[in-house]
Parts: sequence; C-alpha cells; structure tokens
Amino acid sequence: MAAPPFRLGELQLRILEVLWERPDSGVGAVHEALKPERDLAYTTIATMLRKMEARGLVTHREEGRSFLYRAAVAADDVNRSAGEHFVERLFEGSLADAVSHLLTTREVSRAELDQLEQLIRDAKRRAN
Amino acid sequence: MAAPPFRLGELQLRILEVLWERPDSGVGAVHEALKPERDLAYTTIATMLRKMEARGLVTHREEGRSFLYRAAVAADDVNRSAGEHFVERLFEGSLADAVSHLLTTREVSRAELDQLEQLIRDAKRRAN
DNA sequence: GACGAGGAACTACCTGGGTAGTATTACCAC
DNA sequence: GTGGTAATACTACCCAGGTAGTTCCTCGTC
Repeated sequence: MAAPPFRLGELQLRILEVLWERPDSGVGAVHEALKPERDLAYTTIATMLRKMEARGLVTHREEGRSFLYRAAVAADDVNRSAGEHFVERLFEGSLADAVSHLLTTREVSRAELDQLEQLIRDAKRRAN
Repeated sequence: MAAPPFRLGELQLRILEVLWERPDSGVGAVHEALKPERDLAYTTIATMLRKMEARGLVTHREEGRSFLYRAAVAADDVNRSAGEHFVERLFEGSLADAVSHLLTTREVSRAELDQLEQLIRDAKRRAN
C-alpha cells in the first residue's frame, strides 16, 4: 500500500483531484476542468497523465479512440502522506506544535474554533 | 515583506534550520551539523549556500578566509508559508478540515490532545 | 478513396533542487 | 619560496515537474 510517500507536484495534485471527483475522465475533460485555474495546452495534460501513469498514480482504459483515466491512489493516502510530511518536516513530528503554529499565524474564525474543539472532544472519546 | 512564498527544497530547509539555531556558521559547521542525517560532500553544502544566497535566503560575511552564513528569512515566515500552502493546497483553506485530517490519520497521544484543547481555549480568548 | 478532425505518442526544452569534481586562491609552516 | 592545507569559485551533471510543438494514427464523411 504505497509505502513510498507521494511527492506530487502542484499540477499532478490538481489532476488527481479532478479524477477523484470524476473518475473515467478523458484528457479533454481534465483539460476542461483545469482551464479556469491553469490555461494549459491540451497536450500538456496528456503528457502529464502519461507521466503519472508511468509513476503509478493513475491508470487508464480505452473507450473507443479515447483514454479514460482514473486515479490509482486514494485521496486519503495522498493527504495523509502530505500531512505527515508537513508535521514531520517542520515540527519534528509534534502535532501540537504544528496546529499551534497554524492557529497563531492564520485568521481563524470563531466557528472554526468551535469546530476544532468538537474535533478534539471526539478524538478524546475515541481514545478512551 | 517576503510576499513571495518560500518554496524550499528539503536540503535548503535543513540548512536554514541549522542557521537558525546557530547563526554565523561556516560551511564546515553546517556540513558537520548535517552529517548524521545526510552525508554530503563539503562542496555540496558550499554550493547550496551560494545558490541560497543568490535567492536571498541567506547572507554571509567574511571572517578571515571563511564565510560565515546566517539565515536571511525568519523561521516563522517559512513555517507560516508552509502551513498556508499545506492548508490551502489540500483542504481549500479550511483549517478545521486540515486539523481534522491530521487528527484522524495520526496517532495522537492523550497529552497532545490536552495541549491542543488548551491552544484552542487560548485562541478563543484572544479572539474575544 | 481523399480529407479533415480528434486524439495519442514522441520529443524537446526549461527550471530548480540536489550533488559533487576540479580549479583557484590565500594562508601558514618550514 | 615551496609545499601543504583549507577555503571558496566555477562548472557540469542528474532528475523530476512542467510545458508544449510536431507527428502519427484512426475515424467518420462526402
């Protein structure tokens, strides 16, 4: 199960997000979905998808003359991997330090704080 | 200041961490400090420091025939930048989602949970 | 059956992080 | 003043992400 941590570039992540939301997308569909934020050439997406397939990040199947791609890695795994990397790399593994930093350097709304409090309570309950 | 988000490689971050802890370190000192985790050539460190200086990440002054380097960016800024990137990139800016993910995919000790709870209380008090 | 359109394949290039060898310089000691 | 040493400077790689042009194949259509 993907012991190798995922080191994804920005575009690769965006593409995966599209595929998580809409599996079996063709190159055109991905291209279209990303057009608002990155107006890249069609061939750029196609090339990227081929490179990602070589790395095992996506798979494809043929449908007529088109390739339909889908993600080969789970969103949770990628996010977990990134979270681990983040905490490990900058805060030597201390989750509290990491969250503390996030709390003090960002604008956090009252509602978010309430939500966080709830999260902690839940976690505590689970831990018992 | 430093509007440009810091996009640092792993080695660059390690080097900065050394310099934050011990400003005015020479190439040799940095090399020595990193030896346990990455046994790189002396010249690799020297090259990296020069590249980083070109990017404005560090500065140096001469001391005899040696260069003493120090970080030109603050640890807080780098960490904040990374935190922002992390939350933005994977959780569309939702801090709660990000923390939630961290909580559910990592082992979190009781003590850490307590600590987090305290942090939230503090944040709430500040917000009032 | 020639032709245009759509799509995939191939190739090339740029950039930045990372790595390190070689060249050069400056000093010290004898 | 010659040789060794320790430092920086220069240069050249490799690799991966990202970007895109060009080519090739395969249809469907007139």
